Amino acid sequence: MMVESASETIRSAPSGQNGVGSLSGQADGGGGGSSGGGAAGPAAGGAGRDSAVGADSNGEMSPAELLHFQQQQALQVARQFLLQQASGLSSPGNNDSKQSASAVQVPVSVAMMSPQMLTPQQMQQILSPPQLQALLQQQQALMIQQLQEYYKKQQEQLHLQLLTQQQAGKQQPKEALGNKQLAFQQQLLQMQQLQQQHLLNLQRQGLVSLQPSQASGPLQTLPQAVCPTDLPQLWKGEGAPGQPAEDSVKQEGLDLTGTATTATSFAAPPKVSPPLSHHTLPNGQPTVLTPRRDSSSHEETPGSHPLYGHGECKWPGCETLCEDLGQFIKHLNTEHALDDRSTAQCRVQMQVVQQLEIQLAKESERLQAMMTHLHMRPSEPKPFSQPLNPVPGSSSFSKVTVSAADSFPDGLAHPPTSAAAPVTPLRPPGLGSASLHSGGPARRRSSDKFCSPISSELAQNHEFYKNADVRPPFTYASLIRQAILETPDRQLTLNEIYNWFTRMFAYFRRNTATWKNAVRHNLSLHKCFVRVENVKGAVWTVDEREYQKRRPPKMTGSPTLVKNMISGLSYGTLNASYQAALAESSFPLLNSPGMLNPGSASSLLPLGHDDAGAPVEPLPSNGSSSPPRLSPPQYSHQVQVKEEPAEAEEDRRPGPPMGPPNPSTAGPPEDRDLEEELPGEELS
DNA sequence: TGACCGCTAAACATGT
DNA sequence: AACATGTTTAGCGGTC
Repeated sequence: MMVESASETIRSAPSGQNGVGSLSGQADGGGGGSSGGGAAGPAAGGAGRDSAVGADSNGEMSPAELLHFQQQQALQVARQFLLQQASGLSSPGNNDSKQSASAVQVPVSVAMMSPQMLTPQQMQQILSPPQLQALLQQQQALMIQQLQEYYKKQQEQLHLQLLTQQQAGKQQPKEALGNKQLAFQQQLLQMQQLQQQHLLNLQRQGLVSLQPSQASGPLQTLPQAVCPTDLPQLWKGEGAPGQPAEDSVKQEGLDLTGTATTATSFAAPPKVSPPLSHHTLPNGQPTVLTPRRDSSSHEETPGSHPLYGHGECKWPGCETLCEDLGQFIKHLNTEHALDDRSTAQCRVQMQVVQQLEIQLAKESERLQAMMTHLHMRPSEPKPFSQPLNPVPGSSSFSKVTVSAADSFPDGLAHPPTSAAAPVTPLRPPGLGSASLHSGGPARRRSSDKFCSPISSELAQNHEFYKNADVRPPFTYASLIRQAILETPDRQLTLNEIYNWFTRMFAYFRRNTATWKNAVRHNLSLHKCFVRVENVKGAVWTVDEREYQKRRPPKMTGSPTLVKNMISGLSYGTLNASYQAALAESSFPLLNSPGMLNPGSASSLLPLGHDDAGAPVEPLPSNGSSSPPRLSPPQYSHQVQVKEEPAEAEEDRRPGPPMGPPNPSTAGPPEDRDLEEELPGEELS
């Protein structure tokens, strides 16, 4: 069923893609339809321009309305562009769309992760939340970058035209422009709102991942970022000296490429593009054009005009078909000459660019923070291309946080070289064939079992899971256990477990019958879940020993396991993975700063010790007959104590095998975890 | 290829 | 009877 739905989703994906892909088609179609006249238009250029205004104003459309309309047009183009980028980043089938991944300089990993083949939901299922977020951010950054370039070129082109026009003959009184600017400025807010909606839409579509606060933040700053008074300056020419800080963004426009590249650099290693080529515009204004003519490429053929692609005018909202470049130039000079409309459109584009720049800056900052948090080197050009050198002695906690490293698409958070285990080259986490092929129900056992401490990931992605209809990459058993361990007394009724699921995961707010059944099934099936008759009914507790029993066999040193641990999602380090696994088993809450529950966390060990003196028959054997008053923690511990001998044996086994990955250097942390994990056993 | 795991579905039992 | 709770079995797909 799920499989069917999944495959269905996959099948639907292309359609969606087509829908997006139809952008070009749409453009073609639309252009074709209107272009007929458009193509002929150039001939009537002069009149066309006048008539353009006249036509627009022929009706009752007020200047403000006109501007609004134009802005919408520009926004529409921006949206289409974004969607196009999102859908065709690396689409083999979209080659016709003229944008090659390489041309666009799309990081390989990003290209591989292109969502085009998958629906956002599927991606969510396939990729872990961190990965997903990283992917989204990457794409976002990429889209922003490309969009910036695209509009920048348009800006430049427009600017060039304006200059030309002004020199050619000042046909338009400047006062008119000034007046129009007022109206335009009034429309800016509207425009920004539209942009906000656009971004929100993207976010909803999973194309852009923004936290609510972030989504609103940058946008809210827009009015400030967009300083109307700066417009004239922009108009006169970029690089106006003494611009306010806000304007620096504009100036950064040229650097943005670099910035954006940096933002995506983790996915696009070094390479990167050949040096930027400095292109000199006819007006002598230097322009930085990336060698990849991606932006232009996605639109077009080399040597062509930035605003000309696919035989049509790329002017926002135009789409007029032009036979050749010459015709296009003609069209450009006539249809998009210096007039109110072009001016407004130009400004709109500038605003769009500015907004994106701001957003990009924020995202970059966020990325830096993330990297810093993950102990990566933010300043490093390609932090991900280099193996991390985790400090051997670093605390398991800090390492655990590395789980978020999986959020880095290329998962280059390499395991420590110290991992003697046969480690196969890492492949992009979540990009691995395994991950991608594991369609259907989110089966990321690798993540669940070996790499990601559920508590840690949950802590870091709490909001994500809570709000996003994403299936958590954890097994039901892990989730149930987490739910139980999160409670102070480490016991929950079935209903409370249900509630935890629904509270913590948006995903479990639907299909209740399915997952509830699964929960019950897991509770009954796994010995690690012990049903305890309580005064008020039956509660479920976790038998850590049993729970861990499930892993040791795999965790123990199996080269393949080690490999899986790393390749699965390429979480931080092997040690980290192992520690994380252990930590997850024993100190779920300690690993999660965000969710740290002092009470529960602290209760873990103390309880164990306290209860050590009151051994009780393990519930598994006793079954439901166990005393009602028996507290889960106690029980849990008791079980441990009781089975300790055998347990110790099993738990110990893993150790030796793990020798390689767990060399003496890195041994301590893990050993410590082991000890802490099974205090009772150790003691007795 | 087979063992194992996890998920889903379903049937059934029991208790409220 | 309806519902919640548990238990068990079966099938499927993925991984190793």
